[in-house]
Amino acid sequence: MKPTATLDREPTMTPESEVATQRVLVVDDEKSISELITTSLRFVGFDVRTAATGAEALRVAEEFKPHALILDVMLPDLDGFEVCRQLRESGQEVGVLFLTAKDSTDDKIKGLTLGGDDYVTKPFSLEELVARLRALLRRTGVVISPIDEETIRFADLELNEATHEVRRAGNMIDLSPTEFTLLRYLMINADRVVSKSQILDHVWQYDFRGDAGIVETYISYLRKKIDLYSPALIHTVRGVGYRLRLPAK
Amino acid sequence: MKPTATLDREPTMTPESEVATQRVLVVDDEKSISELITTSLRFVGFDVRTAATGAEALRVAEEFKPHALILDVMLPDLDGFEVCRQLRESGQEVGVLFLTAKDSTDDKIKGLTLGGDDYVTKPFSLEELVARLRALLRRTGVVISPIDEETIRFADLELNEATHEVRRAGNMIDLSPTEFTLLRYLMINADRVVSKSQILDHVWQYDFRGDAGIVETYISYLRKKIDLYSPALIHTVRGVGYRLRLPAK
DNA sequence: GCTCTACTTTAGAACTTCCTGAGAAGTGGC
DNA sequence: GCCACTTCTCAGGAAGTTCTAAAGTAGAGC
Repeated sequence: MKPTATLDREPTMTPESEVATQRVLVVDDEKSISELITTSLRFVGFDVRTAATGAEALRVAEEFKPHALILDVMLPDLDGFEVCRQLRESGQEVGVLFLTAKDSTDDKIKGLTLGGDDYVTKPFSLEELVARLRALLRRTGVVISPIDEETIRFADLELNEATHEVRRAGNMIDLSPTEFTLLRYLMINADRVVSKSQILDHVWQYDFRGDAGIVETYISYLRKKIDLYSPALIHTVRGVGYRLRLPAK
Repeated sequence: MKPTATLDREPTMTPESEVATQRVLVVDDEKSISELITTSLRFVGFDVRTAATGAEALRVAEEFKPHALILDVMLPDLDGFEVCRQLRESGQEVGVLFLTAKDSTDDKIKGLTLGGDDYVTKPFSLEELVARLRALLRRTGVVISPIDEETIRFADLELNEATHEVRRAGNMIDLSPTEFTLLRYLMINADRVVSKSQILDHVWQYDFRGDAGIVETYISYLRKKIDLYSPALIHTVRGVGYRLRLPAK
């Protein structure tokens, strides 16, 4: 594949849509993970700090006063739940997004969503993580910048984050999780060309090892579901990528 | 690399459009490549330093404080990713444009587009490299000089980098990747004569072995698409090259 | 006005990229 | 433990792009 990746500047990056910067503390002892999350969140406009242990997290939280935590459940010292408990005890009101292993049967995870907290299993995709983080901040009442709407719209397409419903011209469309994430990514970047590698980086889990051909397959699935209405919205820019757009005048 | 390279002086060189000079550190152990890039970037107005190894790159970066790095993934000592990691660890905030082999299946490349970094596969064309570098600097928030707009305009011609749309007098024009790159090159050098070898050196990949006749062919393709409107904008300067210009009054 | 040369255009072969269907493998619900 | 759904790979074919080569055209010098 020809190297066509051209990066997108996401809406939060434009000055006028940026409100007060939201602070997020990322706590994970795996450096590669915390770096991945950090760069990614910074890029979409968050103010990020990191900590590698529970103790450090508590220390940093105290002076950084984050609006949210992204917190690995498995830490070398205290576990994530304990960090969370101590933090709340000390009076800090933060929403927490836990990171857990996929097969974690930990009971404590249940009930998380009740308190406004949430969790994401490893490995995750960045779109997923960011979307969940935004939802969490929305729920816990911090902030609101335009991108933090629950419904994204483009032309007669509507995608609702909270209900996971997608409609085209009012008609409900049933999408699989990956299809949903892909569509959201395209909608967030409406009108801009996004390359297959960008899509892969954002929509697929960070440990995905296959090639970019999978993107073509999913674009094809999506077209069958959303572009069976006209006009077609998903357009191929040969040699470059894909682009969501209304037909040219 | 072809010995015919004759570099042009791009608009950034004119004093009034030059803002603060952007510093770029080029790291590659192949001398021919790093020279090619260096001369080219210098001509378009960047302040460039080079390094041939990872260790040297770290040393130079420390005092040069580049705004961006162009970094070969394959280095004799540390690999490019490691250089990048150490650099960030030391607190330097730089965007990185990685150079990789085309068939590189390196997992680490995945995820690059997340933090604002990007990559270009070898062999590349200089237009491609410079366009990507500018996009990177735009994203990482360094600078803005007039050329860093997403839309380039000349007369009633518009070329948008983000959407890959080209319009003449408002009408959408569909271009292939090479046509697009060629037109951008002409537009960036609007009003100046560019020779066929300059075009070949900038628009085609540096390992292109064919002859300059291909440029004539592509100019012809372009004329059919954009000069079917009048007035014609692409002019031949016999024995010298081509020039984008409005008809003389 | 002839001729040389530089340029333009076209045709088509070789190649690349993209689309789609089929099926294997994995996952979760009941 | 079966069924439905989802994910992913692969391969054939369609569509679009690149490049060469050759024939046509026009300008410059004489």
